[in-house]
Amino acid sequence: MFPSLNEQMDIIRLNASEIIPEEELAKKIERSITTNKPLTIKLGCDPSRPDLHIGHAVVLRKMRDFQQLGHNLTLIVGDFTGMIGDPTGKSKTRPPLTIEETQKNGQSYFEQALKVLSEERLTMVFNSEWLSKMTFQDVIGLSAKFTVAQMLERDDFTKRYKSGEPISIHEFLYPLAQAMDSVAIKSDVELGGTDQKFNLLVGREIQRAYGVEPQCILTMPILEGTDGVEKMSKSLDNYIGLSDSPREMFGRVMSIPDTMIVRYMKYGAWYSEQILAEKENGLRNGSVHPRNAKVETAMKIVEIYHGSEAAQSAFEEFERIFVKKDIPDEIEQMSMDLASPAHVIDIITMAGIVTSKSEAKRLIQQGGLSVDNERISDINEMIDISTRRLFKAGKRKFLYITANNI
RNA sequence: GGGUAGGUGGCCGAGCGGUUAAAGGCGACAGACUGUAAAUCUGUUCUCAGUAGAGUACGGAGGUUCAAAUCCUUCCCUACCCA
Repeated sequence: MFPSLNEQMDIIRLNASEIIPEEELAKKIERSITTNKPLTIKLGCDPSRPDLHIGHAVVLRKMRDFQQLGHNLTLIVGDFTGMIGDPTGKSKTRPPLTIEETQKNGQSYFEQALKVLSEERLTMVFNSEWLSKMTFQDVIGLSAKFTVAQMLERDDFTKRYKSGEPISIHEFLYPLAQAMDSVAIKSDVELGGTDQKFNLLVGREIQRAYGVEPQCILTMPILEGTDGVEKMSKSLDNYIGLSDSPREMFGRVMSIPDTMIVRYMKYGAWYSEQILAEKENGLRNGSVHPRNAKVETAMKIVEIYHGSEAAQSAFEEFERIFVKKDIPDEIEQMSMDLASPAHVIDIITMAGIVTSKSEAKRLIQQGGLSVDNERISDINEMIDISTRRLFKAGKRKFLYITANNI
């Protein structure tokens, strides 16, 4: 049994950025209730970026809503499109992936998605299944159904075109290929970030052109990264990965600027509307301390992916290191082949704390290195590492180092 | 096919024969401070070397010059205009 239309629409609408067209979605849901048939909800996955972060989770969370309402989810791994290359034009040099890589990444994507989704009513398919079978003739037929003017409506194309940046033809093929996925699985609804709006709409057009009932589209806001400015992405290193350790996750949430707290509570920690309103108010009138709000948010987010125990210990760890300036309770150990009293520089370079000797010198000269809690100020210092010594670089890197007996 | 403007350090972007390892911005890192890995302020930011020493570097390859990122040749790449 499905929940009533209104119930469903309320849940679906929550936090969504846009639903296009909303009445059409209502009709689909109504029909699904009367015929007792679940809708097919589509989400495309990019296998060239197998590491999911909480920005992706914004959309996944909405997928889960549909799942809980009784609808069927289909994750489409773009293994075929991934083999061709990169559509954003951002990184021209990204090497195309092999089939094996995309398959592997797709699998890992699926596993990570399960941190948010449940396994019921969830299928994953690879789009090479149908795209690789298309002949050149088919592709021409497909591209005849869309015009250049329509393509240039996509704002990143427009921008690049106007500013004289290159756009390759195959980039035009991307939205079309993605649209073919919608044709192939006859999706009723496709989700994506607001940046996907254009692509999702192309899916509608192309479905119609192929005589398939057009999908509705639902977009979710794009979550900013920990810098609070750019969208969250791995390449900008402003992301919080779904498989990050609890501590890493906690710390990264703590590093967001104050202005991002509410957004993270909403889209990262999934606070209910009511609590969110309370917190927002509290922050505004000063009854909620930003730091505490952040701690709470961080704990909540860690809890979602690692459970409440892990969240608690991540919090304690954070307090210990950054508030009490103590050392972590678990520190990585390393032993190396160096004759015992060794140059600091050689030690930390070999340990991988820094990537070059120049960097090592810089770190020391700036007072960023300590051994057993004593700041090293001389770059020529010899350190006895015949017994275990604790190296601390900057605020966050801790490492025990000993010399191998040679 | 013809013409024009370009290709500079992680990114953006100055420089257009020596004083340029290359202004400035962003990012990153470190320190101080703090409410945290917020904000702010200060410093650092190619590599190697015991410090003012050396080696690499301005799309690729050659060349001119005592000396080139800066001039010439050629090749590759990009955008725009014309056909």
